[in-house]
Amino acid sequence: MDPVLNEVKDIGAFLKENGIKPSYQRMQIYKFLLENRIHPTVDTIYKALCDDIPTLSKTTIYNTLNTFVEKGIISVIVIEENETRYEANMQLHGHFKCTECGQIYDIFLDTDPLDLTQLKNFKIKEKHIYFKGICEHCLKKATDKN
Amino acid sequence: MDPVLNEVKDIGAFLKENGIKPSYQRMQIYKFLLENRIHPTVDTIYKALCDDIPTLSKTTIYNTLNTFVEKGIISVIVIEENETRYEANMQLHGHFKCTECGQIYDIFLDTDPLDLTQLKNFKIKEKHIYFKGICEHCLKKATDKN
DNA sequence: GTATCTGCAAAACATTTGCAATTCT
DNA sequence: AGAATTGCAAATGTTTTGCAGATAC
Repeated sequence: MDPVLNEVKDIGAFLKENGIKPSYQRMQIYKFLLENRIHPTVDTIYKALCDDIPTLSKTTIYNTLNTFVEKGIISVIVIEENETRYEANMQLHGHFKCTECGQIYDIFLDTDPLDLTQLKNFKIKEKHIYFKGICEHCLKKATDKN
Repeated sequence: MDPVLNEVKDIGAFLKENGIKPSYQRMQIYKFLLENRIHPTVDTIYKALCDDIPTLSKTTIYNTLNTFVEKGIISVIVIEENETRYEANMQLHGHFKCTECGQIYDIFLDTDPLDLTQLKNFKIKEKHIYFKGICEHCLKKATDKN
């Protein structure tokens, strides 16, 4: 069972608990992030919700996501310049972006693997770990061709 | 002694070795990255070199940096959206960005600290590790005020 | 009825592209 | 002369801002 989906049974109540008024747009955007762990961009979210909310504008998505980030219920992933992505998973984990297919995989980090005595007098608020390369699937496709 | 500065004695020769024709602009841009380990943006480089090269354009800086990245002599740091930074240090290391003063600190990572058995069938080409928070200096300033 | 939220249009900003002028050999 | 480099102007794409209308309590 998905730990995040398991935690959030009632999206409206969850948003309220975090000081966010649960409008229809906000609930649908958060629901999309919960149910689609694809680290979407604003454009991806927009295209996905357009059918359900024909009057939806990207401004609302930007506003909403910025609110969610401020309230600490989603996090921002910046891997490529000009391609900001978002996710509802707030547990420490890493990412792998395949440069062939563009997909972003989650990487589980059991315990915090980094020795950070260098930063003992620093206040760390966010940890970001990601890799780039070619995923298993794309590597297989490449060898199958030859 | 700085390991990177130590390695590159003759910038022109170094660029040639890496298949880059050493124009004056290119040498100055690479020299700036070598001598100023501040992970600058294009704008920072532009402002720094404008006095020396009054006709310099940002297009040339973008072209040059993209060439350097392709040839593998510099790397790109993307921490904030819409703020791409560059550095000449090609050794594996992490970064810490202070959200107060904006400075980016280098973090030494002795050996590769991450267990990546999950990615054993993936081809990893780049590893990125960075943190955000408040640096020692800004924390001290805050406590001094109170 | 007053606050907030939404969404259009325009602005802001970083980066890329087209192309002409310049430089180098 | 010929090929690569430079740099201006315009285009592109993402995100933000100003503001007016809609919605909610």
